Amino acid sequence: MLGVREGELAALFVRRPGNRWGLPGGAVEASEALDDAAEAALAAQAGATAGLVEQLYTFGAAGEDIRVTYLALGTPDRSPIAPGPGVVEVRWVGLADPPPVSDADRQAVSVARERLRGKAAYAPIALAMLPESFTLGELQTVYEAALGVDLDTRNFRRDVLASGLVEPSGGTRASGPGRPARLYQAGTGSLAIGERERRLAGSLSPAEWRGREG
Amino acid sequence: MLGVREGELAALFVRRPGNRWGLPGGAVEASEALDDAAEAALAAQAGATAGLVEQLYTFGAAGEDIRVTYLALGTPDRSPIAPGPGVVEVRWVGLADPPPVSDADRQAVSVARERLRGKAAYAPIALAMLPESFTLGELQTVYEAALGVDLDTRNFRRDVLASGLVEPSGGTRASGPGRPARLYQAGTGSLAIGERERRLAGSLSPAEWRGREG
DNA sequence: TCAAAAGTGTTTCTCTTACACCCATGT
DNA sequence: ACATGGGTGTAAGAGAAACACTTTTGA
Repeated sequence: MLGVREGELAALFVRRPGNRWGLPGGAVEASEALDDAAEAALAAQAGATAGLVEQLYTFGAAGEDIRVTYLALGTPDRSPIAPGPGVVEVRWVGLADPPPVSDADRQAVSVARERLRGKAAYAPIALAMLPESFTLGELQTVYEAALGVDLDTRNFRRDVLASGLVEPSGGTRASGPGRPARLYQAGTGSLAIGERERRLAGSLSPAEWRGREG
Repeated sequence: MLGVREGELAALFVRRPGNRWGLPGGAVEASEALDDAAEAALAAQAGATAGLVEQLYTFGAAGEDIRVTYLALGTPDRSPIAPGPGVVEVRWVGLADPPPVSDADRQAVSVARERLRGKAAYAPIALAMLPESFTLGELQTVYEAALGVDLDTRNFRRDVLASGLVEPSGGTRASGPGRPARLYQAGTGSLAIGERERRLAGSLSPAEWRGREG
């Protein structure tokens, strides 16, 4: 499960006996559907619930078990986590400084980040990484972390509000000094965020950028 | 395997004993990697080779085997096909009028079309559905079938040529009356095709369109 | 000579970007 | 009073879409 904490991407890792860090997950029982198994593993091992779960990629090398990986999105430090059976500790860890995990898990995280970066601009993914009520500043922070790009505040607000992706939920919230921010909640509608800005940030030509992932 | 035939999307189906139509594929042996197994099944059962093979989606309902589906692209009526062991007939069938197949196969084809539509505009996928040498008219036809949209010839040619996606291969080819067309081959470079046109074709607002698949 | 497909530039318009200052509150 | 984050509009530029006619061949 990925989320944004302090403006940076973080992932939910579990520590198993013997100081072995890894992602939540494990063998799938014949009685469960894959999608259910993914959410169940997250709940059972980490006590966590995701705002969005979607399949990532299925890895299968000769002689190994098949691994079906999932991308989950959630809210670090806001929703509960609790170690389950076979788990010693559950922790959100910034991706800038990840714990030592298996190559397989590292690969999964890498694919997840790539997916997030490619998809966040189009789908209302950011909402899955925020609590029900949030400020536009928080929303922008999540987009910036997911996309790995700085966004222009005025353009961002104009586009987000015009799209109907969010709607005002009424109140305001003050956090320390500074003018209190209006609160928003998810609306109906979706949005494309700063296409050109994203391309330029990676300093790719439009053509190069288009072909990047596809 | 999908391809474009007579301006329409077509899929390669196999007929197994008992008049049972379906997609190439089957159980994976422990000794093969998934990606290899997909290409091997295509070759063994249909005698066909794809220009591009990529993983689509992994389905897994409770109590069923896990199905890892792949999207393959190829050239109908140009590359060889031959029924292999356990297969009575191999045939390209237009997707407008598909044979009776299992729900699972129908689902896979549906996901494949969706993926193709979402991806064709960005990635050099069209080249995988054409022979080595082709005309710009053929290339445009493939794009139109894959995207499900009509493209403007002059804009298309301008963009394709400017992008370096293709390069002239020297000769020309005449097919019936009409001016002979110059032949092209794959180049280095990629391209975005008619973004706005595609959105409008589905009569979605930009925002709606963006959120479509992601 | 006619039917059929290939090939070719320019103009308009929309969308994206860049950009700077005032507002409301906590300390 | 000042430091901190929230909030707001416009103008310039780039990219996409629309558009019609000439050319070359087979029949």
